Amino acid sequence: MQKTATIRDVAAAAGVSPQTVSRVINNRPDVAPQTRRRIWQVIRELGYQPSALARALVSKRTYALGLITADFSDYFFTQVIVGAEAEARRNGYFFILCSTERNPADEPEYLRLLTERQVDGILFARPSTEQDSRHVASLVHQGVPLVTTAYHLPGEQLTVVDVDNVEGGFQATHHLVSCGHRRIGMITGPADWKSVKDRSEGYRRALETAGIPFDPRCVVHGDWSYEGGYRAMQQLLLQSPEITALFAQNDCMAIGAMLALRETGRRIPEDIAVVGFDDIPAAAYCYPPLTTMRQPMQEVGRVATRLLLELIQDPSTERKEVLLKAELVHRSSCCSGA
Amino acid sequence: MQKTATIRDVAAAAGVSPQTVSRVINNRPDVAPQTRRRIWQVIRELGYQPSALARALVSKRTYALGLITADFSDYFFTQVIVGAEAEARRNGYFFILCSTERNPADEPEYLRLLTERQVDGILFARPSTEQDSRHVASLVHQGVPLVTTAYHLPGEQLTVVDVDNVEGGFQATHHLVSCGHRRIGMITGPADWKSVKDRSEGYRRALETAGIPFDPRCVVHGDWSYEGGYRAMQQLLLQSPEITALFAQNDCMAIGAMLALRETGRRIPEDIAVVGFDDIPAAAYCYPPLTTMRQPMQEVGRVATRLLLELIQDPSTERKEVLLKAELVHRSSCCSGA
DNA sequence: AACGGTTCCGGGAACGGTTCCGGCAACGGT
DNA sequence: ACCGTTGCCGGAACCGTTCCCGGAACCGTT
Repeated sequence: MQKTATIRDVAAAAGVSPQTVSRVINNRPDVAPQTRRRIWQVIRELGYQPSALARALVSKRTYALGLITADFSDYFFTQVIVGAEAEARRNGYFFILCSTERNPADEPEYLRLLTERQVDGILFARPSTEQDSRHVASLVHQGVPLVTTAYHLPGEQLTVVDVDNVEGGFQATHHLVSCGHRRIGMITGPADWKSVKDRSEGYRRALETAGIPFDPRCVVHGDWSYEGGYRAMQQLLLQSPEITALFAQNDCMAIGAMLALRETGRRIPEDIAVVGFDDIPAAAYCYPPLTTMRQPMQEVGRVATRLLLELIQDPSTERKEVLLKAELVHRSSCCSGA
Repeated sequence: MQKTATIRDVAAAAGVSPQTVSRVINNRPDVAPQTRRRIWQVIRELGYQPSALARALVSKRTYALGLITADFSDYFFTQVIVGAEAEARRNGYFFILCSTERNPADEPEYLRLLTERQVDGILFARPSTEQDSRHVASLVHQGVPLVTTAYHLPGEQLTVVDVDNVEGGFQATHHLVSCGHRRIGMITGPADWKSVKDRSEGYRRALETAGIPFDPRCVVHGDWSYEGGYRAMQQLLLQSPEITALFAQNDCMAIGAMLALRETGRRIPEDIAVVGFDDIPAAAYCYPPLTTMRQPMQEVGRVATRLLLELIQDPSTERKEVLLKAELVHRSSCCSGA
């Protein structure tokens, strides 16, 4: 890589002081228009690019954000990232990618990496499992701006952006109820996820509203995967073969479940109606096309980033929780489907 | 954020010069064991973290890599990223995320961002469309270490890691041929992608090997999406209703195509066999489960990053092209399926 | 006792910017 | 003619680290 020009080279070539060049590239006043033009000219000629590193060193602002993510196979989180990245970029910030995919225990080391690089803030785009989170709490106490999506840190007050999962679970279940179903199975995600608890809560409320007693045999845990949904469905049919409807807490599991259902000869939606959650692209093209709760995933990422930037601007901003709405998308896997 | 300790604070507290502290944190010799211990002690007490920024400024090494990506909805590229991130991390590097998802024209500005931040190298995890690529060529000439996946820059010699798409297309088609099919349709991706050209070339060779004449009416372009596969299939059935087999150049289009086929009453694989490409998770759980060419996507990311790091270590390393093999996965959408 | 070689450590400059502060010329008002 | 502003610019210090070099103390030889 050829040696790059510095601010001093530009200054020398333009016959001014580095100081004045600095004023020009930062659009500060107190430079004669003519001088300004000349300096820009020299900058272009020399192909000068200010060093973001040197700048950050003195200004204490890196315009870097950390992005903690855990599962790139999960459509939800990848879409959150897309939204987040777009919003960051719009504001001159960018993300450092930290994927704890393979090993959640790497997280503390990642956070160390991020603080060493003096990121201005950190966005958590990973689920809240009940792993050790003292290192996160410690960040909060250090005053590092922090926003999370779908991750609630017990005991700490922090800014969270998420989908209203209680409402979403309610709507999904209510839809099945309103189609006349009374025996409604549910495949959840892992028990320690907040979203699972919330969607399950929505399910329960919808049943309660309809005067249907909650039956624990109608509920099986899955792991969000196709495979998991497939197996959970087999389990569910064993436990309560009489169900006429299924609420799967994500689309992958719904699709896996539908395969299991077909294998038992059940027709969808005639014999059993299915509602998913997410609205992944495959949902519209699986067989049969899946009725599901669409989540505004990119929006979650955008809003989260916006709040993070606010927090960076003014660290005294009050922490808050923002919930976005999921919306029911009608397709043919369910009673009143197209 | 509370004021953080600097190397001078540590030095003062330990009664040594900053220089000596520097030697300790960098594990250099020429420090008495006792002094070393004392300094480590102080470092822990003060919670001192060396500033990566200041370090990078003098050492000219940022340990940052740029990651140019275009399509987070594409399973292939997200998996490449996962592999790349893991490999980078293993070597003490990390990625700055640059998604040109919304607007490919942003790319030059992204590259400017990356060079301003003095990244040590850049990984392109985006397809090679025939957009303007002068800015990329300019990077090459500046001597910035560069590795691409699935992206070939015409006229430039650079390190590329990709899947052997010619061979993959050949195998997919050959499999259909060996099941006895003679009229084999193909849904490709966008015409300007290198991988599309290569897979199509493989298709053509397989036909040729079997003595089947190539019929342009058997080929339709898609856009990689479910929707695109669905529409392409309708088009294909119009053009050549007599086909008994389909090679879709990715799984999404294959799944979309299967929906279109079912809508015409065709059974899979009895009436028409289908082979996809990628082996996305949905492939095993769609209906019917999809026979497809599995790509070692994470491996592509890992290898690409490894080569990039090599290039950074020694910029004189010869540029090369690495092709990984795709492998046929048998499922039930095809003749000899399970 | 003088000498060369280690071992351990520190002073000062540098990396590439920004900030603080102050200087100088021109200008308008009295 | 004098004085306070205003516009424009530069000198020096600093951000937090590392690198180059030199120097003191100690060791064993001759």
